[in-house]
Amino acid sequence: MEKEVVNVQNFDLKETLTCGQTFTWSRTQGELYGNGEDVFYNFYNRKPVITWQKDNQLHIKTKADIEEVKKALGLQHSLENIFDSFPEDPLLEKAREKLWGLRIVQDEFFPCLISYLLSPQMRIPRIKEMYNRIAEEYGEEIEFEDVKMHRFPTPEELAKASEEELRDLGVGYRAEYIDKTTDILLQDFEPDTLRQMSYGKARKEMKKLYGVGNKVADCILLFSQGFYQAYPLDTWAKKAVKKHYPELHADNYTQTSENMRKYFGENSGYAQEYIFHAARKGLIEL
DNA sequence: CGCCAGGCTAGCG
DNA sequence: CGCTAGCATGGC
Repeated sequence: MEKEVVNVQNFDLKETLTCGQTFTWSRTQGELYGNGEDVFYNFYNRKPVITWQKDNQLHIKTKADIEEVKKALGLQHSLENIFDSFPEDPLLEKAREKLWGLRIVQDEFFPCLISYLLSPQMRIPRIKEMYNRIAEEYGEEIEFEDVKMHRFPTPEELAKASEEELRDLGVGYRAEYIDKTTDILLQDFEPDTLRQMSYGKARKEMKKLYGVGNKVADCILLFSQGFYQAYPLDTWAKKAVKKHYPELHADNYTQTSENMRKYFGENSGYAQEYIFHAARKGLIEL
């Protein structure tokens, strides 16, 4: 086991994990989207990770590679360089002041995919609840450093679940998305090839999966495949565009998202997440 | 009770 | 193509 203390700058672990972008992380005690201890866990390549932050020190206990964990938390990039790449923008500046240190995570593809298949018409804390139920029902329980944790199932493990069994977990019509998408994944889909594709092609590829539309595709590409140009438009992001960038608002998803991408540039996904979180927290007007 | 929540697919014109 | 009804569930 590796136990390491990493010096980090311009990083806020709690803001990063509780801003609404990820459902794969959990708290060792309490609910990710509720109250609890600010000690978090996850898995990479089935290997457990526990991490917490004290000031500029990030503590990590893991059986996985430390560099992999740092990448998963978005620490491989300079946050200052990313913000330098943005145009001068009063709204983003306001969000930056409140949320500085929030980074875009890089979750594993499959858990990220399933979490966002669960997301349509659903509040964020409930998405996490459903995600946990799937992990508890179909994933392995692992004890690491005296903490009992549930690993999220692999595609093979989850493919064994029938649509009806999934419905019994209370996921509603999203059961069909998971049932059909796990079948497509096992038969005719190569997640590892996505990163080599252009953003446009990767988005088209993602939409072959049942239950993946424009918005969900953008979230998965941004939060798990490093497509930082993706600008997901959910209800909050749409409201923010209408209110603060009316001239960039078009009447369809693709055009509006493209307008925002052109305005903020190659890291527009970062701008989106700051604005999204600020909007949801009531830090900016809508 | 109605409305809404990190939207999607199918089926219409 | 673009547009929209229907979709499960729970909290307010």
